[in-house]
Amino acid sequence: MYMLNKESKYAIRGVIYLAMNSSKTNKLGSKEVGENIKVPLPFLAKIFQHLSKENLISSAKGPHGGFYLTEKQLSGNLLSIIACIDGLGSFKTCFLGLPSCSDDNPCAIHHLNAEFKERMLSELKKRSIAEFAEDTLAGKSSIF
Amino acid sequence: MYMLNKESKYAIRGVIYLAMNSSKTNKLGSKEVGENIKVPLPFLAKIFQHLSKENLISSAKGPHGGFYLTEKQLSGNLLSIIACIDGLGSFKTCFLGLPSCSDDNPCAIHHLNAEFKERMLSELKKRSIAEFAEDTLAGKSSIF
DNA sequence: CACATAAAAGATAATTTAATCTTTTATATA
DNA sequence: TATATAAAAGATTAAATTATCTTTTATGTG
Repeated sequence: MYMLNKESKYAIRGVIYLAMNSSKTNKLGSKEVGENIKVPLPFLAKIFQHLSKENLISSAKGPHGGFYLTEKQLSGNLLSIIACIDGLGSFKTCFLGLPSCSDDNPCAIHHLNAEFKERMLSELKKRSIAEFAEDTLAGKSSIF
Repeated sequence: MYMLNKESKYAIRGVIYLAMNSSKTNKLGSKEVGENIKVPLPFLAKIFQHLSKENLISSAKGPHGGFYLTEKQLSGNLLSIIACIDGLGSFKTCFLGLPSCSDDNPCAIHHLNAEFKERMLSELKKRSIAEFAEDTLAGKSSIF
């Protein structure tokens, strides 16, 4: 694994897929999403459940039920998704696993790592989910 | 976990410790090293065994035996250590876990990630183990 | 209201990673 | 050469992560 666990990775791709393809009047089942982004179905269902509970995505039971994003949720960011699923622990840990690595007690490659984490955090926070979805729709990036 | 698995992290710290404290005439047992850098002893023994087999560190059995680094090994780099223990797979994988993420088919944060990985690879390759050990001895960085 | 649909919830299983334990082999030194 | 030391090798166990399966609850539609 690299930085994020699978749950977070699946969550991000699933949410962007929802942002791209769903709406209040066109909800999507976890089955459809899972098949499209190639994520084990029951696992994705769990993840969506979790996100839904924290109000990061919306859901409805019953016929024509499924998952979708509200305008407010579309304006949210991917860092919240990661935080909900896996916490932000991996953005705090040392590259070499030192328990007390910091600016004051840096490991051998602390500077490089710290800079990267900061930039990544900022990017995942300042850009909205809608923005990521637009870029994907525009072909600037992919979730496949 | 964050990027490197525990084995690689332990290996790097263990090797830097050896570089700082051992020599052909002062070999160190995995027990001593493990206790000092706080790594589970039998696990570190395994790791050293593995590195020794690939000639990235030296070993001697029997009384006053143990592990140490030759001049040549001191001039090696940490990337070889990682490659030996875990391979370089984690430097090739996508941040979002896309199987075919690349410059041509980038995920949403590919650019940032790719730049980081390249810089990290270069840093781990161009600086020698001896250099890392010197910096640690000089208090510029830590392995604890 | 009955029924089909789909999420919620909880229990279970499989896989991977991390850690430990035991036995064997080599070697310095008394 | 006997003994103690320490690595090498292999088998086993434990923990964490990933994945699946089953049951329950809610809800729109005929």
